Amino acid sequence: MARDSTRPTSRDVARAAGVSQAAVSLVMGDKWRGRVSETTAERVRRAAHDLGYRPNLAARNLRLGRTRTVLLVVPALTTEFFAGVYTGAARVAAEHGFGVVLYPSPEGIGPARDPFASAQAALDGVIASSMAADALTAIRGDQLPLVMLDSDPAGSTGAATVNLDIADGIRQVADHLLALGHRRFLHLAADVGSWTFEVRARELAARLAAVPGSALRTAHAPLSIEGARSATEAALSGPGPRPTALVCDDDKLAAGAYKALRRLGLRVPEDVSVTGLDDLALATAIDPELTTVRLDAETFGERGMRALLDVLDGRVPSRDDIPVDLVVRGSTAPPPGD
Amino acid sequence: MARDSTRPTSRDVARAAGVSQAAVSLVMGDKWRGRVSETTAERVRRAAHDLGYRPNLAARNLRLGRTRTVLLVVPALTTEFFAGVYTGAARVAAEHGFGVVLYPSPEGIGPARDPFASAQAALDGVIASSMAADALTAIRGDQLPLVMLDSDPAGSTGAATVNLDIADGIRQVADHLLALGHRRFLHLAADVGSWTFEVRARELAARLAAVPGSALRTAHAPLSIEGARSATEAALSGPGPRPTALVCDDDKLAAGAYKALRRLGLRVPEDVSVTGLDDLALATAIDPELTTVRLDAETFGERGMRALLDVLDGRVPSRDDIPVDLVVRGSTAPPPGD
DNA sequence: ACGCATGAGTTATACGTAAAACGTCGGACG
DNA sequence: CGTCCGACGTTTTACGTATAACTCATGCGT
Repeated sequence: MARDSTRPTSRDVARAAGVSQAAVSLVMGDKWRGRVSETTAERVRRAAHDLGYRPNLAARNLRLGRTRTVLLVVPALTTEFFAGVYTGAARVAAEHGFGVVLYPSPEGIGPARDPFASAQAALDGVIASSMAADALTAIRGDQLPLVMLDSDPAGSTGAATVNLDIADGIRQVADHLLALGHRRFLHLAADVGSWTFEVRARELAARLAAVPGSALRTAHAPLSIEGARSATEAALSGPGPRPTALVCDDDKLAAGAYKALRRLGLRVPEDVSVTGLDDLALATAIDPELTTVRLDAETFGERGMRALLDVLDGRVPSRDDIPVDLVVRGSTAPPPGD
Repeated sequence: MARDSTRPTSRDVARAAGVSQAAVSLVMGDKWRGRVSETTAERVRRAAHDLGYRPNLAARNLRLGRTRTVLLVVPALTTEFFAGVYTGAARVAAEHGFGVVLYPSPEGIGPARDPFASAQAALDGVIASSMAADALTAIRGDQLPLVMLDSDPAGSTGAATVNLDIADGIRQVADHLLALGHRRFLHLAADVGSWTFEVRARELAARLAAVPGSALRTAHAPLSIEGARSATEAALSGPGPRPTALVCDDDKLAAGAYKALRRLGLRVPEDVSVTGLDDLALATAIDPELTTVRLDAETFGERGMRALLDVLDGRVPSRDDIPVDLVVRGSTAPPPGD
């Protein structure tokens, strides 16, 4: 863990390649046609790669007086709408070599802070969700202080982790449904290769394995309402006794399940009980309101940040899972004929 | 529009205050107790304020080799969940003098880009939603190239604007409902002082004013499902003939209206037709699926970015409103007894 | 009268990069 | 034969800041 081994500079690369710093700058900046020979350029590129050289952005920005970065100010982060706005802007920006940074105007974040204070340069550390798996390899490239959100604590990474106690949430769901009398379960699982989702499946299976006479089937669906609808419809159209309880990996999947059940002429909760996980606004927008597990996102974010500050101070963050709560609403009831 | 008049540096402040650059740095950095007299410090502060001095972050970061900025990597921006994560993290970060920058892992934004490329330093320009009104004054402080999203084009600001053609969307909604035979309308208006929402009210009133025998009432609600529910319930419990069509300022308000109607024992669309605006996932999650106006958020973002690039190149962005489309689903039908 | 601490500043330097200005060396051209 | 030019680099400088090291009175105890 040589965390603070100072990063290589263009001068280090120059030394390694046996050229001047200026030559490195020319090669890295792709402005060397006619100024540096192909063989030398290749030597520089190899040295840069070997050393893991990455230009210091602060220095570059200072030198150029320009950042190719743009700020997008949005009312808040809660809307899917502005997520789309960001996506579109970022695509065009990328085409022009620009980056986009988000400034969600604060909502209870102390006094009105300078909107640019949060849009400053490079990074001291990283907080990463395990769901952003694609970005993680790149993050590993730099060895920045890292905190993982909802990642396997036993993972080989050694990074600090902060987790929601999803396993306990699933136990609470299972216990609630078992207490109502349910025995035949369908697990509507998100088709995403991420630790949080694996935990759901594992814990539900474990809990039901301890109950004689219980049955568990699983249907996989992409994380969208439409995907969940069709997966649920397919699963419930199959042969065999119909499950009486539908445990969904998150609220969005549950919304899709509602639509499938409606099409099949089944009522919630009279014919089938449904549970979600997240407790988004969506959970109370659908009818009947969804029994789900409330995840305290803000606490999650706070703990993640605190853990990162610990790492930055050389402390080892205290490992503790954030508790979650079952919220019982109108989508669960005793199974039919009970 | 002296846009490119180079920003003042600490040396300029020093000159104006008649001290050395180092003194300015000490005063601005709040590390002057016992190093600079109170009177001199005050003189420096006044000079800095008069010149509109703001420290160059690139230089500061380069000097300190540290940024007090942290990156939050999230799977995408679409979830309310991660919005909460951001809020929590940003609050703690602010308490510790840190900023938070978002890196939504790209979704179809070219090849897997360096996750840090989008998290670079200061700003060449700003794209701002008119809904983030609180942040705008601060933005005005720096005179960065600015593009406004959905703001009054006749605004006194003079900034470039890119707008969705919301007025036309409302016209389409009104025409659709009028064609179905509706004459008594209730406008469920968002209680937000922002141009986009003013347009909705104005345009609906204008369209209905041209139809003899039509009636329009208005109910105001905060932008939340619960707020919309109680506002709708209150409005429909009043005296007088009940409206047969409910025009909502956005989909979320429509979801709240659904709940109110359900409580009042009214069916959608048999008793009351409902329309939304946005076309979020929520619109198809509720039952019946919502007739609404689709806003193409990505195009919106793209146009905003393109306009900013125009401004940066010294060109005047072409003014054009982005068209929107009515999406007819199951929440609208002829009024009862028609 | 001398040393010494303290207040109030200033001077000088380094951070890492980009690029303008400057060599050098061989060959082509008049 | 002089010289001009292109290929291939190197030396140097500037970007704006933070801070360590230095200067220089002034007051004070002995």
